[in-house]
Amino acid sequence: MKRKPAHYYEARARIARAMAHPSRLLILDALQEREHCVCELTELVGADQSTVSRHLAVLKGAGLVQDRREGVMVFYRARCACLSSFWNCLENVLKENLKSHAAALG
Amino acid sequence: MKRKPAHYYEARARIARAMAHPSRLLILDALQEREHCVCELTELVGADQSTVSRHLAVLKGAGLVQDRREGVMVFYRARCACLSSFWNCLENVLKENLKSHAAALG
DNA sequence: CCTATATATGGTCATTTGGCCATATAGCCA
DNA sequence: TGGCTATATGGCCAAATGACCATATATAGG
Repeated sequence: MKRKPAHYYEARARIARAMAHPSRLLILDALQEREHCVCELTELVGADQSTVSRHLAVLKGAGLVQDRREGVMVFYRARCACLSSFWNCLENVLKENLKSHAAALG
Repeated sequence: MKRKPAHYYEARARIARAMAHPSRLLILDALQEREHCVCELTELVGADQSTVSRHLAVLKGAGLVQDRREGVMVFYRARCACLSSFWNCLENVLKENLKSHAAALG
């Protein structure tokens, strides 16, 4: 079968890279429900505000979230609902990984 | 809403990190159809054999692929079919990203 | 304009990633 | 055993990532 051109995989990789951090996945999970301001997400993540702002810039750069300014605050929200069904589909893999990771630790 | 514990997001991040490279996404795409030996994948990717072997180790470590030895060759195959529907779901985001990326280049 | 608050960005540093070369390991065959 | 092929791993280095602190920008209110 013929393969897609390289820029397809680069476009996908940009999205996957944006997802490749626990804090950003936590943020995406929160934004799936409803929009949140940066201050809420900062408290949720528990890192420096500047760190969270950079995480949000990464997600926005990948097109996974949108932002909206309201006065002095900026609200972020998810741009698609593909994530949760994806992680659901992967739940078997995730369960295996959690087991083997726990075994590696203990 | 209550958030999942941190190790959930770490488990997801391990998978997302494994996906976060164009060569590995190309490999995953190929393995979605049928299993391939390392030599085929090396030719497909067009990098050093050792590089491809490491990419495969990353994918295997994330639980996304399985391997099977047959004589002197090792065949890899996908462990789940979640990827293609995920990328399909994201196609709008991807199209936007390709446009803005092209604009950034041109 | 000045102050206060919310968010973004520059600087710096430690860690991780990804590439190749060289080499080690594994299985087949003589 | 020895040689041949397929795959994996150690070593090394350049580049990217992620964290924090300090500081810049933007908006609201006095």
